[in-house]
Amino acid sequence: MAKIDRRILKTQEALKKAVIELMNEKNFDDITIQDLSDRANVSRGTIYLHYMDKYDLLDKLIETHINELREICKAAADMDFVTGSLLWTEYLDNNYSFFSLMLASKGAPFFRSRFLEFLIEEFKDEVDVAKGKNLGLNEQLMGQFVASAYVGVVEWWFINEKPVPHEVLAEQLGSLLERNL
Amino acid sequence: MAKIDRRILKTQEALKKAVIELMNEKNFDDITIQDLSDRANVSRGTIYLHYMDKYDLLDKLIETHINELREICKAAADMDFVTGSLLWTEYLDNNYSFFSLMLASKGAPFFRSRFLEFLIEEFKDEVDVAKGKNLGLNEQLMGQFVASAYVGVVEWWFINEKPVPHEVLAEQLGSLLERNL
DNA sequence: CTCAATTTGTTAATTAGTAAACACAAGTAC
DNA sequence: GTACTTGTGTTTACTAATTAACAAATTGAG
Repeated sequence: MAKIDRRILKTQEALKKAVIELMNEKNFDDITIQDLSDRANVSRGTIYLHYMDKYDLLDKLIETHINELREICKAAADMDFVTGSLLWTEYLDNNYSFFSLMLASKGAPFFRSRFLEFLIEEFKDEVDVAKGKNLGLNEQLMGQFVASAYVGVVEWWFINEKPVPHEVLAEQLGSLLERNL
Repeated sequence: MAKIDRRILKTQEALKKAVIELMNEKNFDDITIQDLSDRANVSRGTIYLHYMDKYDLLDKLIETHINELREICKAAADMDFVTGSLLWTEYLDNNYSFFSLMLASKGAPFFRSRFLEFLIEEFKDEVDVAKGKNLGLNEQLMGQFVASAYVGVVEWWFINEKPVPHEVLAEQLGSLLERNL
């Protein structure tokens, strides 16, 4: 991967941080480009070097995280579910401000469905309806079931502001997956 | 004041933050330019656009704070000592990591004397040996006395990690000044 | 509605930051 | 001793960010 100029990364980091902060303060529609420019301490014009508009910024922010999660899935491919889940929950924990914003409250609806869609895609390969315990089950239905459950638990975790440490979340999600896949 | 390019300010902020962080981790002499570059996330060459070397960086960091304090003195000129002190201790509090580093431990000796020198200069105008209670006292001696006392108390406050809130520090320093000037 | 103020999106000229390469100085290991 | 690493300070060509100006679209108050 051709390494990216550090100024680009700094600018984008600042903007991502800014949009999360501002979304915690007001409705996304009420955020102006000027707000973002001020908060991120970046020239207004600079924003247009990277994004079409604020919606594009939010989209790319979401896709960045989805892609990160995809990478984690790759890394976790040959681990058991519990160990793999630990990588996942670690990432969720490290990006608490983003996921909490997206799942626990305001930004919710769009991100939730994008997140679910991603999970269905990821679990597709894991679902094995040929396995004894899954004989006779519909493959797509299985995928939907597991992914929805996963999203639901993650949502619960954020809405309740981490009622258990992420390690516990990982361990329990891991064994629930184990049981169902 | 001609406003300064925001990139310059960002870079210098990052470097100042970096040098404080690193000085908390190791001896100043052991800090390399590369360390600073890594920590501040700034190209190594960029550092030389602003500073001669790391000593120059530290010097300028110190002078920046001294100048800020000088501005505060100007603003506080027509306030009573207690109210004026509040501005002071607020600034010290807001820049805890710097002043604590400089007064409570390692960086100490050089900064302490620079700080004292500054205080003597600032108090010079306040000392009034013509006043009744100060009749017969040596003007320079008075300055040295008050400034040393001030530094001492501030040092105590940082070494003991803010044993009282900055408002209390201000109030007590203020009335001690009142009593002596 | 209408006028004024914001906000937007784009542009051109300029400036600061960047990476990479360089010669050189100190250590440090062998 | 020499070879090897590590850090320094400088330069060059290049790229991203900046400011300021602009016209057009939105918004909002009277």
